[in-house]
Amino acid sequence: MKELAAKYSAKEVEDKWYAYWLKNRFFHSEPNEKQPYTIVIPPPNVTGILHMGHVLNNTLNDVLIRKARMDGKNACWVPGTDHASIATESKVVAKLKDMGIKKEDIGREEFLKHAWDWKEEHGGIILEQLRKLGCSCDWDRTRFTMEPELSDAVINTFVYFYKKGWIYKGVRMVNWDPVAHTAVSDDEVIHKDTKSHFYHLKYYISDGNGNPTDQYLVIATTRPETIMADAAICVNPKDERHFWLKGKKVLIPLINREIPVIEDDYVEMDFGTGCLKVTPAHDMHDYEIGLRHNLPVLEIIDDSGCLNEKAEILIGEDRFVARKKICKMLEEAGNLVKVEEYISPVGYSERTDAVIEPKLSAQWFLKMEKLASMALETVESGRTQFIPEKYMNTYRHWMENARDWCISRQLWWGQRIPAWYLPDGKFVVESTAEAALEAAQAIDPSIKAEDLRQDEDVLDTWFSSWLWPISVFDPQMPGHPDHKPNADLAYYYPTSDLVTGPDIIFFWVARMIMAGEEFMGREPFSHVYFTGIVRDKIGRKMSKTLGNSPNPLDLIENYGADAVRIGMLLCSSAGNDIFYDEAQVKQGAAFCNKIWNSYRLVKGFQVDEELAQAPAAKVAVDWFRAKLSDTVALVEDHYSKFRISDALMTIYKLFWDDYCAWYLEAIKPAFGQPVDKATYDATLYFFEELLKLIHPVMPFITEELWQDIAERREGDTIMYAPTPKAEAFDPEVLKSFELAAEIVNGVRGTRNQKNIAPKQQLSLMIKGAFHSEMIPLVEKMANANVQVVADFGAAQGVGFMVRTLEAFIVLDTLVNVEEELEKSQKELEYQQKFLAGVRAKLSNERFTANAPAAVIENERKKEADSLSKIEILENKINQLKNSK
RNA sequence: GGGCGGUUAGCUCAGUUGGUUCAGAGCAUCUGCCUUACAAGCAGAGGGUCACUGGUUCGAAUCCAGUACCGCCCACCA
Repeated sequence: MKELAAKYSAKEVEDKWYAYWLKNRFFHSEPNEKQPYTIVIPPPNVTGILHMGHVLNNTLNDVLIRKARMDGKNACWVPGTDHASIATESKVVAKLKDMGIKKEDIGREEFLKHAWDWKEEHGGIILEQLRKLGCSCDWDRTRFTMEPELSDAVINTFVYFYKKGWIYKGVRMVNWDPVAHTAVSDDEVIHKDTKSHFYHLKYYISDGNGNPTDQYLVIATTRPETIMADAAICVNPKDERHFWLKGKKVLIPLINREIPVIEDDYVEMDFGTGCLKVTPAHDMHDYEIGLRHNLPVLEIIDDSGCLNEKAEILIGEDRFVARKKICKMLEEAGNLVKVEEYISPVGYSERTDAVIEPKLSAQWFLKMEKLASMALETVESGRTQFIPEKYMNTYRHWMENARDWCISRQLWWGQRIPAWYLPDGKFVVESTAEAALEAAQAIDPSIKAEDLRQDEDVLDTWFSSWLWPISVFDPQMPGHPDHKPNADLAYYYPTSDLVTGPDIIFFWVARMIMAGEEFMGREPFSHVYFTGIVRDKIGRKMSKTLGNSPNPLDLIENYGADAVRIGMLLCSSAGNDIFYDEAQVKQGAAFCNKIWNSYRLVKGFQVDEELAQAPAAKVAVDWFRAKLSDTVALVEDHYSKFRISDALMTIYKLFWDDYCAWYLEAIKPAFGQPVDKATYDATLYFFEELLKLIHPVMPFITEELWQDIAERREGDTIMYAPTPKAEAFDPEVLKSFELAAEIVNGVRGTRNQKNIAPKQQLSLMIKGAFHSEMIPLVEKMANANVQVVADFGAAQGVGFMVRTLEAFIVLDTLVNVEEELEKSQKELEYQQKFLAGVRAKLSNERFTANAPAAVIENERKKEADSLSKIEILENKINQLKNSK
């Protein structure tokens, strides 16, 4: 670096150093004798692009991993992506649709080719973007959940659990997404209060021969289009209003099918009319009632959400269109009593936002009971800790109520379920077609390969990603019968910390813990740091439709990656939502510039080897050495508690306030003058220590300056420089400097008040116990001549108090005595009140009897300090009065 | 409906088992400065009944109870 510009330019610097890091393979990790520190990335969607949530998450990850690396650990951050079956498949379907192709027409294999093309074209962009952010992932270890090895891991896992008896196929009411044409898990359904209508319908009592009598009952429903699937009307057995209905049969309006009236406690007497239409095929609860009462199940809605021929009427109509039409028909038929406005929770698909249709279908399930209780114990025992802890409660609640996991999806993009059906409907589960054939032939020796039909469904994407902390190191999985111990897995597992959003605590975090316990017999990570959700500054979630999400790459382009990282970290405390504001990124950029310019100053110093160290510089060097150690300890404490933004703020203030505003100002030679060698060396040393402290949060600028601050060779990097260590120091050094600084502040405050230019040198007298070695420092920082005196004499000027010291600025200009008097009297009043408070405490017997000795001691000190201040003030007031 | 968390300065948040002069930080605001590294800067200043009500205690932002509001999770009263 030859000449330093007055402004820091991130762009020139960042690409250069990232390329350098890559070239030297600094991010790469192999097992060695050092302590491992491992993070697996929360795999983003393979075709996703970077958004602010990723920026937050990956910045935190990178801070942790860089810190660990500098702490001397063998840091390994494994990157990768997941295949996101629903999201990706729906994108590919949409693309094919634009080309006029339906996926059913081209078939599974052809479709998958398109999907892989899509993945090749759009995949991995996000990983490129993470490089821009400075993420130090071990790219040689990049994984994808659908790469062949990891797919094998998934299939093997399925077979493993099947053979263990924990996977079963069951007919269940599932959440059907009629747009994506797949079942989705309970967790992927979002309930939103939705404005709808409550339709009150007359059902006439049958005369027993399928003809209506003139008696009727009224039911209330939000889904009149499903009445054709009704199997019964249900009332509460205790409901006196409906006793007369016992044993009766009623007729479904419009189609006149006869159904019985049944009784079940499930029906709430005071809700609706107390009569419930039971539609087992299209309602979860009704299905349960149907099971209890042996009711037939009649499905009238098809996979796309349209009525089928079993509905008898409105065949082929979409369920919502049918709802409108049937209302009209019911009204015309005289069955519609009234329609109420009604708000009720409706389930929507997380992926497609389609209204979920409860649907009966055959699905694969994984039993949760054992896995959940193991995973709960992992967290309750503290082997995995949540940060913040509050998520523990949420986690426990879920684990105690976990329902079996529906792991099949009616999609093609994903790992196909390794179940093969025999012609007679029996099936075998094996990891390969060959093994399946063998197993099938054990059942029926006449079976040939072409007789077997593999299950059409694929597995839930989370069924891949729950293996992530294991499979990225050892795709064969320890559950595999031929498993051989793997060096990577043995070394890197369990991973250290996981950084992720609380929204996937059940989808992903809980299930990784389950897999970890099942396959490894221990937790997959020791800490889980939950970030908040990134919102805009008025609290709205960032979303494409609102357009309130900035493009992180634009921000990096404009402000630099270091600034963007700081901007995110400044406003993030664990578990709290992040209110993102570009102003914070600007603050980050300003910090870069501050670091840059302080370096310009330091680098510009002329050194005179012969020169003796200036007294003010010596004091400053001693002080900053202590201050650095003091702060390093504090920063370490913050990191150990995952208070990343506090750690950052502590470093920020150390650099800006302590190093720049105090230290550098104190040692800075006069214009054109050289600095002595001892001070110069100390200054460079401090600067380098500070760079190391800052590096995990701002990797680029720190590398740039670190490379320049001393002679470096190819292959040197700040990335592996050791984290500054806190050293022992004398606390008195800090205290006496702080006292001097307070005096300086007092002078500066007076300057401001009296409008005295900083250039104008002042004459300052100090009365009381003040270290003489601090005098040169005060003289320099306050631009004043300092004398420690026993008496101020008859000098004209302005006084102020610092703790129990009294200071006096001599001024030629006339001083407003009245003003001074008033100021002192106010201060006196405050002190007297304060003293009264302290004395009240001390004279309270119960206080002195109960409070710890240290607290009482402190109160006595307060009393003494206050007394001496009062004395000083009273003297001063007298003097002022006399001088009038 | 059930559970959990929150409410501290204009904004975002600290405040670590009740006790160091405890009411803090950053940003924002205001005042004065182009002082030879930095105006993306320097030096100062103002600003809060710690949501409300009661209780425990010598002592409460901190512990307890209730109230109000906010947020999150779980749960399809059709």
